[in-house]
Amino acid sequence: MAADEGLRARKKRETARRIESAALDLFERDGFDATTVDAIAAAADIAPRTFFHYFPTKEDVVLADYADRLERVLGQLQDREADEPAWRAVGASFRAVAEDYERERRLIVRRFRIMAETPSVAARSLQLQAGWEQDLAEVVTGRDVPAPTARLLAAAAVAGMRAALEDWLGSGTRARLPDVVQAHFDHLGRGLDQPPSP
Amino acid sequence: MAADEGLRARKKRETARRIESAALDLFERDGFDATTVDAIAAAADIAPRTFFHYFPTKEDVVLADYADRLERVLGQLQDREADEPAWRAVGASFRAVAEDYERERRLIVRRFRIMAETPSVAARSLQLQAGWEQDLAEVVTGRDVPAPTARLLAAAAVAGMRAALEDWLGSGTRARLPDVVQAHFDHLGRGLDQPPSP
DNA sequence: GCCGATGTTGCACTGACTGCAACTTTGCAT
DNA sequence: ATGCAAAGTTGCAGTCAGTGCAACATCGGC
Repeated sequence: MAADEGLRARKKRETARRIESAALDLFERDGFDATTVDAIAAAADIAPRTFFHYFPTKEDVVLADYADRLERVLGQLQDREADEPAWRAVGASFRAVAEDYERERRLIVRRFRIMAETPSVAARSLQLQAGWEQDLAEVVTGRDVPAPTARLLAAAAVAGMRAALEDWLGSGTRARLPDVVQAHFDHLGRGLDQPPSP
Repeated sequence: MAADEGLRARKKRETARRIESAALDLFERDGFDATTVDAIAAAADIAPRTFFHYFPTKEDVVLADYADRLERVLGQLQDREADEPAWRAVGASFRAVAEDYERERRLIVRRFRIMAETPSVAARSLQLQAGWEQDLAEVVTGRDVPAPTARLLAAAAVAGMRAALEDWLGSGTRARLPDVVQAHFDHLGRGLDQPPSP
């Protein structure tokens, strides 16, 4: 019955999870900077050298599935009618991903706490976001939007999402993230000369 | 006659400039990553250890006067009438700084070229920008704007500025930066649901 | 059961960055 | 001038992330 993936692949994912979970625990206990890769390796029961076969940098453990997230946004965007106005389509796509965040709330909060108190992790996160922005801009360009406009749209979208996340986390995740995202994107859609939603 | 600053302070600034210029040359010749701090120190005629009394990281040499730039924006913003709509005021402030960029075109282009091909420098730059964003949001909050809205405004402004810079550099700096900035901020002001300026 | 591919490990190395303590230079007051 | 305190420079020893390489183990398919 099991999965159609071999033992090899399963083991790999298990190890990745083990590293991730061990690392998060240590980061929370001792702080990110005070935790060495060697310590993580020991806790995850792998050789130090092996760590870097799983994660390119120590920072990336905290940001493990960022890449998937982008895939989701782009996927959503591709699925939308080609004649839907670009900004609407982008907004809807981010909203959809916001639902994911809402679902994994617990994990997200843990990660963001570490990020908030560790500049190098925040920096790495921004770096990944910049990558997204480029990919996103490219897809938007596919929708008959001139390239510079597409770049502005993408930049605004990522910025809006980031601001929404901050507010959400700042509120102790009491609000619903998709709603916050919606509000921010609406505001950007109507124009920043306008006051926030009525 | 001379300056009202002692020999000490002057020497310090001279050394900083020497490091900066030596470093930029080496970065351009050999690439950022292939250039060691030791090499920079040798070229600038200082001890390796001294380098870190001038710049906290190797990356920061490329981004030397970023901090001043933010000061300028905030200064501009403070000087504007308190009852001017927030987004207008922010736009005008960034436009003013765009003039500075236009003036130092040569240096800026050198720096951005290095940044473009060196992820770690780009990351550091984003990190500094994130700092700006916070400071900016705080000042905007002072203008009777609710904090979440202020954060969105600040995020959008920084994003818009970044997009404008990219377009400007992408065009080989043929356009005038202040105009590009203006166009982007207008677009954000009118709303992204709207098409770009007529 | 064997073989090639994939994954793990150890080793040696580079290079950024830090704390500390010794030393040099500058600013200033007498 | 001269001498002292503050600020700046340097060298040293150390930590730690990250890399290339080569030996070894394990897995998947035949």
